[in-house]
Amino acid sequence: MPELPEVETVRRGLQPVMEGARIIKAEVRRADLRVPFQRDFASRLQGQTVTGLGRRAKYLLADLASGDVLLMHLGMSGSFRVVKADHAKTPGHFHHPRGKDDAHDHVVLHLSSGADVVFNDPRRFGLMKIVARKALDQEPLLRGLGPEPLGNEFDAVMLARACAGKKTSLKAALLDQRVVAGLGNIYVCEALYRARLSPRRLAATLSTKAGQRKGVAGGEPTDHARRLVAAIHAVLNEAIKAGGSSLRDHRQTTGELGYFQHSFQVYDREGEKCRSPGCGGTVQRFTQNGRSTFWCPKCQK
DNA sequence: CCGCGGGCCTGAGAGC
DNA sequence: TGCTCTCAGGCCCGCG
Repeated sequence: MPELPEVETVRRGLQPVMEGARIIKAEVRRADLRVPFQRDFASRLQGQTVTGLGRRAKYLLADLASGDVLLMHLGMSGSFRVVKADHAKTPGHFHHPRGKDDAHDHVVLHLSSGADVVFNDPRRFGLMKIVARKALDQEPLLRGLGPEPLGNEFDAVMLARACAGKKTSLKAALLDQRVVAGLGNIYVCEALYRARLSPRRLAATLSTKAGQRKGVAGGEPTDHARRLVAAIHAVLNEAIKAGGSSLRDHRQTTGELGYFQHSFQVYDREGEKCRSPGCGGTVQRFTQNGRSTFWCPKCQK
C-alpha cells in the first residue's frame, strides 16, 4: 500500500487502541516477512506497555516502556486491523470484513484493553523489528531517510538542494527516500501533475544554475521547486483527510476503505481526459525506472 | 552517481 | 470454469 497517507491513516487508527495498552502477548504466526523476525521478538514485546505510536516516512514506531521501539513497515500489501479479542481468529467477522480467510494474518498483538491488533500481509514485503530507542539513530532502516514531506524542515530550499547535481529525473528523485521520505509511485505522479512539472524533467532543474554540484551553496530554488513542495503538501494532506487511497489492499484499521483514489488526477487514468479545465489533453502512461508514470504531457512541462 | 534488471511474494484482472 | 500472462502502492542488491 502504503505510502505516507496510508501509513498515517493506519497510525491514527491504531493510536487510540495501542497507546497506554499493555501487550499481553505477541503471537507470531509467520516469522518470514521481508526481514526474518528476531529470535526474541515475542518475548521483548510481552508485558510491555505501549507509550506512544509515531510514524517516520512509511514506518510506524511503537514506543515501549522497556525502552525498545517496535518498527513496522507495511511493504506493498500490509494492513492492520483492530478486532475484539475473541474475534481475532474469526474469518469474515463483521469487525473485519475482508471476504477472505485470514491465512496472511502474520502477527497478533493481544492487548490488555481486550483488543487484538492483527497484522496481515499477503506478499510479506512488510517487516517488524525491535530496536533499542537509544540506538534508533543508527538503525539502518531509518538512517538514510530524507526529511518528512510534511515536516518543518522540508521546503523548496531543502528540496532544491537535495536535487542539486542529480542526473536523474524528477520522478526518480521524488521516489528516492533519501531525498524526501514517504512518497511512493501514486503520490509522486499526483504531485508532479499538480505542480505541472514533467516527470522527465531533470531533478537538478529545481535549482538555479542547473547542473551545479551537490551541496554547493548559492543555488536558489526555482519557482518550480516551490510549486512542487506546495503540491506535495496539498496532495498528502488531502489524502490523509480522505483516509488514504484504497486500490487493492489498503484499508483503515476498522476495515473501511480510504477514498482518495476517487481524487486521482492522473494515476491509473491512462487514456482518459486530463481534468485540468480547458486542457483537453489525455493522460499518458510510460515506464520510468521500472514503474508506471502517469501524466498529462500538455499540462506538465 | 546512475539506470537497469532481477528478486522477494501473492493476488487480481485480462485474455483465451 | 480455468488456465496463463501481466501487473501491482516497496525496497534491496549487483551489474555495467
